[in-house]
Amino acid sequence: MQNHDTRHEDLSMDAWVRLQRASTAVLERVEARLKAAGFPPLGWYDVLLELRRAEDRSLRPVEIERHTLLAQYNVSRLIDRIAAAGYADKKKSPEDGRGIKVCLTRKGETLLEEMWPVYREAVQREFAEHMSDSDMKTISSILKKLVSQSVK
Amino acid sequence: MQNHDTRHEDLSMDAWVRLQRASTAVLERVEARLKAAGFPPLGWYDVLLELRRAEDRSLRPVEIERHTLLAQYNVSRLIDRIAAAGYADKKKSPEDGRGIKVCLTRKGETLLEEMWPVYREAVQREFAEHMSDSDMKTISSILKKLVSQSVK
DNA sequence: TGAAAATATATGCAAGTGCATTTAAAAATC
DNA sequence: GATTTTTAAATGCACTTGCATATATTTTCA
Repeated sequence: MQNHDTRHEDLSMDAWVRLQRASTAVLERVEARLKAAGFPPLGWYDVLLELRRAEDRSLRPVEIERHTLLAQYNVSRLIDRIAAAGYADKKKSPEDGRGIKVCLTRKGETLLEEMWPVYREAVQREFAEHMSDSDMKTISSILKKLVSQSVK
Repeated sequence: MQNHDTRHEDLSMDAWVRLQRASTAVLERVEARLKAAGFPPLGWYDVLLELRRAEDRSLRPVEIERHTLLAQYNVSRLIDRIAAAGYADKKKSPEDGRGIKVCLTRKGETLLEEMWPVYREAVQREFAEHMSDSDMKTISSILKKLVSQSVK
């Protein structure tokens, strides 16, 4: 019925707008802290972290694409930038002639180690500090429902 | 204490990463629906909506800047694009020689009306449908704490 | 008042992103 | 096993964004 639908819709749009505003605002502040400390953007960290977590500290671009939310062409170019900066190497894939392997370098590992405390503190100050542990558990479990739907 | 801190940190990072992933993923899907329907990006809608809400359906760029999370130079250029497409007019501000007034046009109002059902359905399908009304109330109230801190 | 500081907007340039397409190799199909 | 289809990665081009700065105007205040 009209009234009920309207209330539900208001609720949805309100939550939606807040989600977008909050995540954008907090991301900007976290990125600003990283930049202020002289570090590259968070996207670099994400990629390097995935590399470190991987089997032999290397991944194919197509795998990075799946781990992150990046488009194929963005992965391709982000990798170029990261490699140009010396944090990873691009090697030919031994098992697939089309592919390459992106390998974490020692310099990349060092960057991860150096960025971590700054990143951790940024998230703490700009995000975690503003809510309780139980709030964080709550939003984690609610937001999980949104991300899981995206698995291709 | 070590153990306690570590658990708290895991909780923070987990919630943080989920917030970023979820909001990015859902935003992309909503934007994709708008684009598929032949509409401009959500940012245009946001600006036009602010104009419609305003006193005489017009705002100064500096006010748009405050209502959205856009940087000054981005507002300036976004307005140019919106005006070039005929959805708003740029007029000299009568009371401030430095400023301009951005006025919603009839065409802009029409765009808002046409985009709304598509936008509403996109948010419904990509976001609201995946959670309960009480989930939405919960995340709204938790995320409010993050945005409010940003008021300059 | 008149110089200095602050505010509003615009813009050149470099860097990042989206889209469409290209190239090359692997997999599937017949 | 040759041909078609699919997959991996790169790239040219147009558009968007970020940064620094320019320009004009208003505000402040000595």
